[in-house]
Amino acid sequence: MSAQSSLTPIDIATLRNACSTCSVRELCLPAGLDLQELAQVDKMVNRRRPVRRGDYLYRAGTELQSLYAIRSGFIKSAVLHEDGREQVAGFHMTGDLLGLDAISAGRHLCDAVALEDTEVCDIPFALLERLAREIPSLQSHFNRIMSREIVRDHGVMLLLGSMRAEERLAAFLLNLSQRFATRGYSSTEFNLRMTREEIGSYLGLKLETISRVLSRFQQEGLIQVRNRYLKINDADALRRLVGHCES
Amino acid sequence: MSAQSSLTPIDIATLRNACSTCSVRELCLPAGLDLQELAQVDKMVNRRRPVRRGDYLYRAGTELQSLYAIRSGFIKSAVLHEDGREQVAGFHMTGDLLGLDAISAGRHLCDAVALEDTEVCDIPFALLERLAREIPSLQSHFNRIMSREIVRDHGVMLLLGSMRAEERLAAFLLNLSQRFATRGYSSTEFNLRMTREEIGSYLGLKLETISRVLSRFQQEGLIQVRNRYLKINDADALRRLVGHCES
DNA sequence: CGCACTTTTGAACAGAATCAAGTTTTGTGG
DNA sequence: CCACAAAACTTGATTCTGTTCAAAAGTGCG
Repeated sequence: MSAQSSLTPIDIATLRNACSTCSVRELCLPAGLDLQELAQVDKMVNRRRPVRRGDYLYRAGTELQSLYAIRSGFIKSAVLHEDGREQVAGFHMTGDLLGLDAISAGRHLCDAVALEDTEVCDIPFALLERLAREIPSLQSHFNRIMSREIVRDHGVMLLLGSMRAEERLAAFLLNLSQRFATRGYSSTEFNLRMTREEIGSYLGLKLETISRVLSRFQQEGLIQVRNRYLKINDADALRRLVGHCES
Repeated sequence: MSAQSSLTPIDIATLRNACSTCSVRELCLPAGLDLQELAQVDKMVNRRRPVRRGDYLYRAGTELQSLYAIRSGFIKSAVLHEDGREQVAGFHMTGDLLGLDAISAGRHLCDAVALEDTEVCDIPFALLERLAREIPSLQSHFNRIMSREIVRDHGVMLLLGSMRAEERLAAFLLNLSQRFATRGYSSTEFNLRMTREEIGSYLGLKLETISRVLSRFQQEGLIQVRNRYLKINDADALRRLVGHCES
C-alpha cells in the first residue's frame, strides 16, 4: 500500500523545513525523524518567501499549490463579494497555517494580503499529502489542525451571531492579546496591524462603530489607544464585558 | 510504515457500510475495493442508529468516539454558552457528516440534537483514521470534506457579518431549498424542521424578526408560509434580495 | 381536551448604520 | 526634510433596523 513512497529526501527536507521553521512544528515533530539531520538540511532548502506589506500571498480563484505557514508578519484573509463588499475572514500571525479552505475546491476562495512585511513558508500541498501518507501521526495532526480551524470559525459565528458591538470588540482585543502572549510578545501592549475598517469588517460592524467603542473603552479606562498602538489596562473588565462566551 | 494495517475485514466493512449507505459514498468509493463483496457484508454489519426527535446524538464535553453520517432525518448542532444562551451552529440533513469539530480536542464542543426522528451511521473515528492510512484517496477525500466545512463556515460568517435580516433569511431559505433539491426533494415546497427561534439563533436574529420577515415575504408574494410548511414562489426574487453573495 | 409551546403582531425603544464634517496620520515626491 | 495628497480616524446628528416588551391567537402533544 505504501509503494507510493515516492518522496525524495529533498521532498521530506523541504516539508520538514517549512514546518520546523514555521512554528507549525507540531505538524512534523511527531513524525519521529532525526532532528539534527533535518536541522542541517534546513539550511539547504529554502522555501521561505517574503511578502511585502500590501502584497497578495494568494488571490481568490487561483489554483491551490501550497499551504502557507507564517514565519513572521501579519496577514488578513478576505472574501470579496461581486458587489465590491469585502468581508475579512481572519487575521493570521506567526505560526498560523493558511489556505485550508482551498483544499475543498482545489483553488483559493479568498484573498490573503500581508498587512505588514511578512515571511511565509511554502508547503506544497501535494507534498504534504504524500508525506502524510507515510507518516500517520502527521496526518493525524493535520486533521486536528483542520478541525481546529472549524472550531475557530464556530467561535466567530458565535461572536457575530450573538454579541453586541462592545462584546465583540472586547472579545477581539482579548483574542489578539492572547495570541500575542502565546508568541512571546506582550499581552497588554501591541500595535494593531489592521485599520478600523478591517476590524469592523471582521466583526460585522462599521468602522465608525469600532472607533466609537474604542474611544469609550479608553474613556472608561479599560484601554489606551493611539492610532494603531493599543494598551490593555483592565483585561478582567474586558472579560466581564464579553460575558461568559469564550472568544 | 504500513505495518499498521491492522484493519480486519469487519472493520473495513463497517466503515464501508456506514459510508456507502449514508450518501457519503464519495468518502469510500475511490478506495477501489470490490463493491459487490462489500454489498454483501453491508447486510451483516449494522451500524445504523436511530435517534428520536428531541434526543441528543452527542453532547458537548463528551469524548469523540465516532463521526456520524446522517442517513435520514434532521439534526441541529448548537453551542451552549455558560450563561444559558444557545447558538445554533448548523442544520444537518441526509448525507451530512457530523462531529468534525470534535477532532481537534478529542471531545465534542457542541450538542447535536435531532429535530425529527433520524437515523445516523456511526463512523468510529479511530477506524476511519486507520483506514484512511491505507487508502490514500480516502484520506484525500476526508481532507476535502473538512475543508468544505471550513468553506461553509466562512459562508455563514459572511452572512452574519454583512447581511441584513431580509438578506439573511432569503439566503437561508435558498440554501435549504437547494439542499433539499440535491437530495431529490422539492426545492420549492418543504417543511421547516426547526422553530423560528432556532432559525433566529442560526441567523443571529430574534424569533420575532424571523416571524416578521417571513410574513413580509409572504405579503410580497415571494413565499407562502403556514407554520412549518413553506413554499417558495419566487426564488429569483429571493436571489435578488441576497444580492450577489453566495450563501 | 387542555396545557405548554410556538407564532404572530403591535408599540416603544435601543443600538448601530448612515451621513457629514473636520482632524490626524501616513506615504510620496520634490 | 518638507509639502502635499491620500488614507485613516474621530466625533456629532440623524435615521433606520432590529430588539424588547407585551398580549393574543394558534398548534400540537400527551
